[in-house]
Amino acid sequence: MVVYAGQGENKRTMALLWRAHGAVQDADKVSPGPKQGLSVDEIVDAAVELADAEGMNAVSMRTVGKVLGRSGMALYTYVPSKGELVDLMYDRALGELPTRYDVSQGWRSAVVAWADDYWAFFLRHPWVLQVSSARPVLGPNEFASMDTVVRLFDGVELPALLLRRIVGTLANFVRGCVQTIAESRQAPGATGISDEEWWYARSAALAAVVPDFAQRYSALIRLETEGATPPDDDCTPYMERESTEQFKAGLEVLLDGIDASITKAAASAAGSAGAT
Amino acid sequence: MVVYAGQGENKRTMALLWRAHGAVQDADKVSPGPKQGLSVDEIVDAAVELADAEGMNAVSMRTVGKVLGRSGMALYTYVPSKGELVDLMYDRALGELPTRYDVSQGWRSAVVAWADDYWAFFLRHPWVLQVSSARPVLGPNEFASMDTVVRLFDGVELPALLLRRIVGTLANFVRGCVQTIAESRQAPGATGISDEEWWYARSAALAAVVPDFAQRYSALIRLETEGATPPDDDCTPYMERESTEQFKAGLEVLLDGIDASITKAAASAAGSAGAT
DNA sequence: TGCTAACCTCTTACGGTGTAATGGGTTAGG
DNA sequence: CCTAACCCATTACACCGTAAGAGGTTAGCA
Repeated sequence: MVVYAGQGENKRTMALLWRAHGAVQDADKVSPGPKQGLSVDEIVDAAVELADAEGMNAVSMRTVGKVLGRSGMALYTYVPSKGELVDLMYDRALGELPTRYDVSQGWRSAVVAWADDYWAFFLRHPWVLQVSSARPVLGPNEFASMDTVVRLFDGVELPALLLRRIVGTLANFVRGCVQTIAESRQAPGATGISDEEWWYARSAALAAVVPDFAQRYSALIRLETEGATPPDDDCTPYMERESTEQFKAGLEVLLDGIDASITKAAASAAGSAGAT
Repeated sequence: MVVYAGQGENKRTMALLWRAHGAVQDADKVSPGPKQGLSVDEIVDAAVELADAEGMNAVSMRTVGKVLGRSGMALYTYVPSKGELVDLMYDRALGELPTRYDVSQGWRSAVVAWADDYWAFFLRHPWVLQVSSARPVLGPNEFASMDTVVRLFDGVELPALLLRRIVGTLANFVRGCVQTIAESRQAPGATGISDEEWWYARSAALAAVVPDFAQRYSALIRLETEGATPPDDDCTPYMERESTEQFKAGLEVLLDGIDASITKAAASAAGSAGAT
C-alpha cells in the first residue's frame, strides 16, 4: 500500500507538521467542551510503533484507535485524515536521523557515515519507503535531513546544480538498496517461511517448468556461478546479506563517480579562471 | 498499495508465468463442461491496460472483471489469486523491454541506451514500481531483462561479483529516479491540481507557518538559489523536468564510477598477472 | 437420446478499509 | 444553571480480496 500525502487544507497540515500543536487553533481561542483525552503526538507515536512492529498494512484508523483505547473515528478530531497522519508519521521518523557529520576528514568518509545511518534508519522503519516520495511532505525533519546531506559537501567545490543532483542520486541509491530488504521483511510470508525456503521451493518449481534455463539466460548463469556470494558464516537471510553487500559495493562505485565529478569541476573552474 | 507476489502453490504460478497456458492442466486431460470464455492473456491484458490508464489502485478483481464483462469472481477460474495476476502483469510488461544492445561502441553508450529504455518503460507502466521487488517473480521476462543488463558489459573485464553489484546498482538507480515521477503521476491529485499549483499552495502555507526557514536550512536555501533549475521553455511539469535532469546527471556520475571500477579491476588483474 | 460429471460463472457473504453523518455525553463561560 | 462548543462512539456507505454455494453449460458415455 503506497500512501499518498493528504492534500487537504495545506495550512492545517503545515501547522500540524511544524509543531504548532498548541497553535493549531489560534491560541487565543476559547475552548469550552471536554478536554482532549489524546494528543497528536500520542497518536503519531502509536501509529509509528504499530508500523514498526507490524508494517504499514497494519496501520488503519481503527487499529491505531484501538491501541489508544478509542474508536477509529475519534482520531479525526486530531488529524484531518489518514493522509495527514501518515505525513506526521513520516516526518516524525525522519527526526531520528543525525544532523551533524564530521567533514574535517573529507567528504567521502562523511558520506559513508551518513549512508550507513540512512540505511539503518530505513531498516528500523521500513514503512517509510512506502510513503510516497512524489510530493514531499515539507515537514521540518524532512528539510533537516536534506540540509544535512547537502552539508556533507560543505567544503567541496561543485556547481550548485550538479551538487543537487548528486545529493538526490545518493538518497535514491540508499533508498533503492534498502527497499529490497525492507519489502522482504514486510512481505506477508515474512512470518512463516524464510527467504531460503521460499527460494528453494520457488526455484525447484522453476527448474521443473523451464528445463532450458541455462541456455536461455547464459549470461545470468555465468554470473551466478562465477560470482556466487561467499557463504559468510553468519545466519542473516540470503537476501539481506546480498543486499547489504550490494549497498557497500555500490556506494563505493558511486563515490568514485562523485570523485570524478569533483575533479572535473575543479579542472573546469581552474580552466575558466585561467582563461579570464 | 504495494502488492506482494502471491506465494500460493509455486508450481501453478510458474506454469502460468512460463507460458504454459496450454500445459496448466496436464494437456491430455479430458475436459467436459463449458469452454473457457476468457483466457489468462486476455485478463492480464485488461489488467495491464487498466493499470496503465488509471493506476494500480484502480486494478481490482471486480474492475478487471467488469472490463471483460464478467464478475470479479469469474477471474478466479483462470488465476489463483490477485497476487498471481499481479505477477503475470509484471512479467508481461517486462516483455516490452528490448533485449539487444549494441556493445561494439563500448559499454558506456550501451548502458546509456539501456537506461533510457528502462526509464521510458517505467514511465509507460508506472505501476510496475509498486510491485514488490523483494521476492522476484521469476518469470521469463524478468530473467530476460536481467540477462540483458549483464550482457551490456560483455566485453568488459570485471570480477563477476562486482559486476553483479554494478548491475544491481544501475537498476536501482533508474528505479529510484523514475519513482518520483511515476508516483506524482499516479497521485490522487494528479487529475485535479497540477504540480505547480500544489507546490505553490503548499509552500505558501509553509512560509506562513515557518518564518525562520532561511536560517534553519541555510544550506538548502543556498543550493536552491544558486542552483535553480533553468526555466526550460517546454511545459512539462516542474517535478518531471527536475527528475529527468537528475536522471541524466546522476547516470553520468554513476558511469564515471563504473569506469573507475573497471580501471581498478584491470590494474589489479595486471598486477596479479605480473606477480605470478 | 439421456445421464452424469466436470467445469464456468454469478451471487451472496464475511471481515477488512477510509470516512461522512448523526447523536449523545462532557465541560467551560455567561 | 443554561447553552454552546467540543470529544467521542455509532452507524452507514462504498470499496477491497476471496470463501462458499448455487445454477447453467457442455463433453463423453451408456
